[in-house]
Amino acid sequence: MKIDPSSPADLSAQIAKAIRDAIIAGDLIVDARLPSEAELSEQFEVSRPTVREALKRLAAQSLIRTQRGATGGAFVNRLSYQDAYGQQITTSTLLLSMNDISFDVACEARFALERACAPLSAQRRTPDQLATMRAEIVRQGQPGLTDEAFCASDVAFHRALVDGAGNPVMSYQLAGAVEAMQPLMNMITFTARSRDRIISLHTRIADALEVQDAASADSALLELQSYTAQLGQTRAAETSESVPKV
Amino acid sequence: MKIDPSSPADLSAQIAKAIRDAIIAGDLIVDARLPSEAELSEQFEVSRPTVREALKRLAAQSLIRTQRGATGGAFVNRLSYQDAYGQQITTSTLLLSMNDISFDVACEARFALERACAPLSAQRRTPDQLATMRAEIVRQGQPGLTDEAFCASDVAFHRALVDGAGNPVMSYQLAGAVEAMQPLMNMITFTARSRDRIISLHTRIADALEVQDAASADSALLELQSYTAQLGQTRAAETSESVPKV
DNA sequence: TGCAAGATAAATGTCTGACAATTAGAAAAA
DNA sequence: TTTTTCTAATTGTCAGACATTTATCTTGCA
Repeated sequence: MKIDPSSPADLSAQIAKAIRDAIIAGDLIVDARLPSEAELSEQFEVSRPTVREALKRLAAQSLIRTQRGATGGAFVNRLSYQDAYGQQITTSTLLLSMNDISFDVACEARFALERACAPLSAQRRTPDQLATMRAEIVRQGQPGLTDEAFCASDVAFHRALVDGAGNPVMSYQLAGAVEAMQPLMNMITFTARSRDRIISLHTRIADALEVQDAASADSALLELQSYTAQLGQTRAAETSESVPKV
Repeated sequence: MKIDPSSPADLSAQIAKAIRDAIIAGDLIVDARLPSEAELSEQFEVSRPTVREALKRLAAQSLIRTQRGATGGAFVNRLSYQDAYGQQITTSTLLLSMNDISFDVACEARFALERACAPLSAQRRTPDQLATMRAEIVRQGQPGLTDEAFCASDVAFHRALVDGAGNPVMSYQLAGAVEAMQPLMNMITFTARSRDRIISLHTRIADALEVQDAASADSALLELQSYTAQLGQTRAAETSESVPKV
């Protein structure tokens, strides 16, 4: 773990990289305690604030956690699915909002990945996950629901679908794709008519998963994809914006 | 943008969250300049080192960049695909290495997502992407290639396949799934026989994409998935380890 | 006037030293 | 033995200072 002392700037970034590389390479295993800030500042020959800035960078990536007190210090963190979800969602959301992603492209990606989950979900979905989907369908049918709440319920439904695949790696990867779409979906005004259509497709999906019919689930997802894309087109036309391409 | 002054600890985390929320909410748009560190320390009523720790947290997530000099400061960063890729890969790699993910689960996720790309890639792959795939296939056939180099070439091949879908959102999502598998793949010893098999399947995939035959590409990917899973099983048996389940 | 060199100011990057807060463990007292 | 107190180690925060970088302004010269 060495840094380049010849470049007097970005010391904290260099130190963070050195420690991060040590973690990735396995030199620092989970729950291992890093040297104290004072020791690190001696090792790297920098001041304590600089070391602290480096540690905060790592903490922002959930790579370490810190404890105060006599036996405290910085410890290598076991990256939990929850932490990873959170980062994945933040990054995906910002990526979409900052890069003029067209609704079409985001929509295509989301449904392509979801359709990859559907066959697995048809095999493995638990009764609990099915119940979650049904509950969200009921919620989506309630009158007086705001567009935002409708979208949030939509996200919850699709996350249950994704989790149904019983593969946490896929759930992690898909979390970003599904959640990051919400801000874009929130820009759509859902008429009573379009809600009915979506609810009916959601019901078809849930029914298909219940009887483990992967093909039906897939076709319903395909219809939902084209309908969602169509809603996006309508929005683009109404607001007289040309949807910017990537 | 307010913080809770009653809890005297984790001030930098609170400040980072306040600024991050402002960015996500759109209150701070891309390339907007944040107040100087001195001004921020006045606004939040904390010291400058504390403000700096908060800014370093945001910099670690590529949410801001800093410039020195008279017109310098911290600016809201446009999250580029490259930055997002990097974070996605780091997070995915650590998630897999730290959580005893079984080879089967990771393999299933990877191929399920890749198969979602294949139909799109069959439609849209550019000649350039096809050439990349062919070149990697040639490399994979060279004798004397280490297992690591073979895996790296494998990753490059599959990334070209994914990029062929022409959907940057999917490329971003898939980058993690494909790259994060490499450390697990690196643990496999590739015999000449297994390399031949993989190369032949890669060739089938490239051929299918060339003639835009989505079905053939999918079936080749399915075969590759089961063969890869089989290699993983062999490794598990040879090393006498039971592959830990999640 | 026009241009180049230097001075200036603003901002980040880093350092030093200090004190506060927290926590585990050792020491002391009941 | 149990409870209480003390101590030491560590992170969290602060204040002030200096170094470095960079755009802009000023000055001097042709």
